[in-house]
Amino acid sequence: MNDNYICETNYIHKDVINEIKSKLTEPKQHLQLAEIFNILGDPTRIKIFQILSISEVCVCDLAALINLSQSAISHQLRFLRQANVVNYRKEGKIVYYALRDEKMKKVIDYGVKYLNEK
Amino acid sequence: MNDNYICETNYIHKDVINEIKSKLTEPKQHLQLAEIFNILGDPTRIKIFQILSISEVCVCDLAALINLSQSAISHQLRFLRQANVVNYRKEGKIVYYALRDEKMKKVIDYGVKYLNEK
DNA sequence: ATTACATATGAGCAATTATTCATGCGTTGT
DNA sequence: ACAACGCATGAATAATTGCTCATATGTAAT
Repeated sequence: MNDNYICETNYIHKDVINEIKSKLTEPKQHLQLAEIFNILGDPTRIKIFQILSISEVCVCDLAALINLSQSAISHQLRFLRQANVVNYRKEGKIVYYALRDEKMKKVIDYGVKYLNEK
Repeated sequence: MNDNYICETNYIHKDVINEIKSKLTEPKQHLQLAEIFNILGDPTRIKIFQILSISEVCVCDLAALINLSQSAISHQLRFLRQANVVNYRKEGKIVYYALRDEKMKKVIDYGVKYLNEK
């Protein structure tokens, strides 16, 4: 960013700025929050969440339900695994995925509530 | 997508598939949900939300608080305006931005709750 | 053993994204 | 009238993303 030009009379409202600064503790929280919401910020992943919140499902069934290639689903599942929001269990060739817990589902439910309040 | 090869014995579990399909009404909800969460899936925008949920703030102060160029902030504000989640009011040269309502803040609060439960 | 199947993964690609830079627009003060 | 300031915006760019394609891995069946 460019400190030279922008807002030379920087801090137009120093009092407001300072009040806000004092209230904004936890300097890294916005990064964690963005990370969480970013997980949910994709239609395919939301669909996966919606499906898994109904039932444990295998990769092939997920692909069929979402109408995407198995590869695409597998890539998204890897993403969700690395984000620690899904569990999986192997049964022979088949791998069943499930939500790790109800927390993420609750966040989505709040999104639904948001839509309905609109 | 490729219908030729993947999962020739498609629908490994037809009963599960059908049960899920019957429960997944509202075929476009996942798109709307992804859109909402996508708005929150960026650190800069989350910061803007955090600040605006404390107080109405002008563009220049936002830039100073977030430590980004005025231009970058303006672009993000345009995004948020088009997403109908912020209001703004002009006072001479200065433009003050505010949250349109509390709904989005509540969604973020749920994200915070998620983090704390971790 | 060989073949078929379910899933995982790396490479490649097109589309999207967040920022910077340059500039334009409207308002204020001189 | 003119300069300075706050903000908006278009173009350009680098980084990220979500998918496809090809292929690898492990399991099951013949």
